[in-house]
Amino acid sequence: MKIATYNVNGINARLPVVLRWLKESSPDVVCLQELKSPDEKIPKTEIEKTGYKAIWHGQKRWNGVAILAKENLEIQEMSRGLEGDPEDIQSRYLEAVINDVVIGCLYLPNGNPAPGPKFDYKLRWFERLSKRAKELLEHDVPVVLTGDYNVMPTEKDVYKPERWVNDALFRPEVREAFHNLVAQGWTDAIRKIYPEETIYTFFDYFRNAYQRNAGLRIDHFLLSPDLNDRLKAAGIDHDVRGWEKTSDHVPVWIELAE
DNA sequence: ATGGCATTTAAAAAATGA
Repeated sequence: MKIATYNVNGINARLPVVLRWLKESSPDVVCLQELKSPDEKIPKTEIEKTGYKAIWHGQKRWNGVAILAKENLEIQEMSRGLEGDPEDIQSRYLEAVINDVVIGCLYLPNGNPAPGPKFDYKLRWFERLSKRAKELLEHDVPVVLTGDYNVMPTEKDVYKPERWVNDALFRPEVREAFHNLVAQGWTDAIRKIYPEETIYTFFDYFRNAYQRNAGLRIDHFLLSPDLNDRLKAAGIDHDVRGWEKTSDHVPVWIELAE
């Protein structure tokens, strides 16, 4: 089973790129982030015509996540949103069971500028995610937590670490939160397959960042322990970042044995 | 240290992203 995650940065502006990528990469399950569209304006029909069913959690203007699965698979929705803050109306989390695997699709807050209320929100959101992650591990079922974490876990994941030390994506508190989450018992799938390689999943639109390979690794796959032996392959669809009218993120994927 | 670009909303300019 091939599972992919892709921060599209606007599902409507990105539709041609997303449709082409779905056809070429052909993942069985897809987690999308940053739809930037209310539910009623999401191009559901066009995406379904490429052979996918989906559950959508949109929001006007910002955020928005979705889980897609090939037509032959069932999507059993478990929850939308994380517990712990009834005031939070941002669409950033969607969870479903597909093919006996729990899929958590997340878009963690950016958090800039830091320090400040947005950074506080990021850290609180991280705590709520970690709480849900711990619950899922206790259920002893296969779980994939994937999406845009907005964290570079280590210096290896940033083209120029010294420039990012005070940024909300790289500050010590955030790296520590990610480290503590992984320490619950999760596996960073990309790093398991590629322990040393430089792999980036985001390239700024500015200053030819993609051409200069000045990127960040912020889109991640965390796997529960029982999926370790099922991880066959992982990778990024690097070329998609070079397409016309493309997202600033790159699709990331893993392949699980049945 | 700043600004470079892209998207959405909504009709110019602001907010957000990373």
